[in-house]
Amino acid sequence: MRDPLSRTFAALADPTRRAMLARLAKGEANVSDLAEPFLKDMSLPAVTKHLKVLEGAGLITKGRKAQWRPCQLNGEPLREAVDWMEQHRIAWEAQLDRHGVYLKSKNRGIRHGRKK
Amino acid sequence: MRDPLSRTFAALADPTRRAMLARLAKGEANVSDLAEPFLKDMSLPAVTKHLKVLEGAGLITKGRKAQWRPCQLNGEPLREAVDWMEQHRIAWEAQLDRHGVYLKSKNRGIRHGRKK
DNA sequence: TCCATAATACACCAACTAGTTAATTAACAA
DNA sequence: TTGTTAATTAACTAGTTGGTGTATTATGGA
Repeated sequence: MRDPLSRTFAALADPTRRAMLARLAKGEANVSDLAEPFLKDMSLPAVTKHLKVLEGAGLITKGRKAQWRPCQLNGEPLREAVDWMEQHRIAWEAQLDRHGVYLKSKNRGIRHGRKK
Repeated sequence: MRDPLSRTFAALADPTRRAMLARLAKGEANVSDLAEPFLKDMSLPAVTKHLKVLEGAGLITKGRKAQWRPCQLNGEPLREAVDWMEQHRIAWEAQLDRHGVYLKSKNRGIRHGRKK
């Protein structure tokens, strides 16, 4: 099947799932809490499916408390994904440097590159 | 149609494409250079398709030099993706702190749940 | 002109994704 | 027991993804 990093990125490639993670970053929440902002756009089973994807990527863990399923964010895969990106973004910037290219960032003090 | 961030994450959710980006982080490369490590696993048109996905996400730009298409990495979408993840990973760690939960890192000396 | 090389376009296919509705399970509460 | 709430499962569907093989385009060189 798919490697963990691919699973993480695939899980993040959906605005609904990202919003759910953003919600969970603020604290534990039940399925219905997480579903609430989306129920005008989709059904509850659709929400369950999204949560399954997040769970499959290890980004959340689901507990049980009576009939509720309290969900928690698990940041570990997120960190690994950041690591991958940082690693190559840095290599990319270094490569630009070797070509003597320096640009000012649009938004902040970060170096951006374009070819001469 | 998909939002830019989702496109970026979707583009990253494939090991072939990530390897191509890793290669491009070391410097410009033609399509056939990028294809070379994968030609035992897939056809050239498949490579072209992967590059189209990367291009569609704005992660690479393709130039023209005679019959070659020199590809370059564009780090901007990568940075935006990192920003999104860092933001929520940090919020998640802060939330753990508020609940007084501290975890030891499994693999390295990374701080978990440390508040400023 | 003719040929080789680099890359893309096209038509097709199997597997996966993201959604639906309807039915079902599980826990609690009256 | 009966009913309510929380959530999942099942069966189905449209659209997307990732691959294939073949054909085509574009450039440079003999």
